[in-house]
Amino acid sequence: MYSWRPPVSDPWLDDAEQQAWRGFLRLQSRVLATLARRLQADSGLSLADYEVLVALTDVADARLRVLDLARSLDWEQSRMSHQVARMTRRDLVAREECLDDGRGAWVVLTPAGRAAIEAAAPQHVRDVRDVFLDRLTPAELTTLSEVATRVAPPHS
Amino acid sequence: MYSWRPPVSDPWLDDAEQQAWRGFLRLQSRVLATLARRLQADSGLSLADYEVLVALTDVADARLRVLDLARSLDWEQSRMSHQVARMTRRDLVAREECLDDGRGAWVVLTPAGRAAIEAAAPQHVRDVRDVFLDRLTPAELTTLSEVATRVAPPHS
DNA sequence: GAAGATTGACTCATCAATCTTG
DNA sequence: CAAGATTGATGAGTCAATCTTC
Repeated sequence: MYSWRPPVSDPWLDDAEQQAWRGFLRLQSRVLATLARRLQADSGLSLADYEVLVALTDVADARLRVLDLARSLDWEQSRMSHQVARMTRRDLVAREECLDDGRGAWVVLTPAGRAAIEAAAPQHVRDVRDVFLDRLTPAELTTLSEVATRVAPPHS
Repeated sequence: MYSWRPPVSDPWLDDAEQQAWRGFLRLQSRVLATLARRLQADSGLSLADYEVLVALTDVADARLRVLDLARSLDWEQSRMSHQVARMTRRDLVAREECLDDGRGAWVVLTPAGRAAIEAAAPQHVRDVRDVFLDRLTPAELTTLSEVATRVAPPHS
């Protein structure tokens, strides 16, 4: 008795696979599009802005090195740099020189940035519940957390 | 015995909610980023290109009205229009006048478009399995399909 | 006027190239 | 030369405005 599977000659997805994959794509795009639209309309922030502001409020002194900020969000360095540039123009964050490492730079939360995230958070959290969390059973919630840890490693 | 829940004074997410929501965000961005990178490297197509080409090969005559194409992908009209414009420049699709409705336009798959999707599909399907499907148990796959039908309706 | 579609301006993300300091 | 970071070009997506035909 071998553990044998026939070679897959046909590369297409079967119905269950199709449904899961297409479903994931639709789920993902609708959830994010809805939240982005609401957040933008209510607070003038993009989801990217929001994530950056949250990351900064989460640390002592509300300041992080560019690369650490990028790593904490799982972003590329250059994306981070562009984002910080846009947010600096709007005075949500500020750049500061790094004294111990001349190559580095700090990203610092500004008072305006803090005010923006505090104003935006309550409604955004309600929206996340409304659009996503409240539509899942506790079991599904657990399954999702579980799956997230297993699927899609950082690179490759 | 009422079914009572204390009023939520604190708007934040609890740990399980945090984990599910953050997990979903990471899952989503990593899966899509990985697939987009591989598809682009192997075939010179974006995920958006790929979806459009698949939608066209799925219908008789490989032609669709712009709005029907947009609806079948759950896209906005203007996004569709921009996408078709870019793909037309690369000769993956072509625009054609619509005879019965002077306002309308057909989007037609070109031979180059067909060649591109046929060349790209086998590896992309393998990638979808590799990055996503093969990392889910059958039960998780079912759960996901189920959730997708319930979460995030088209608008709002 | 409403429907089908396009356009322009703007924000975002990625890639490759670059610049500076270690 | 590596590491930290920025820049410029390009492809994508959204919104509001527009144009044409019904």
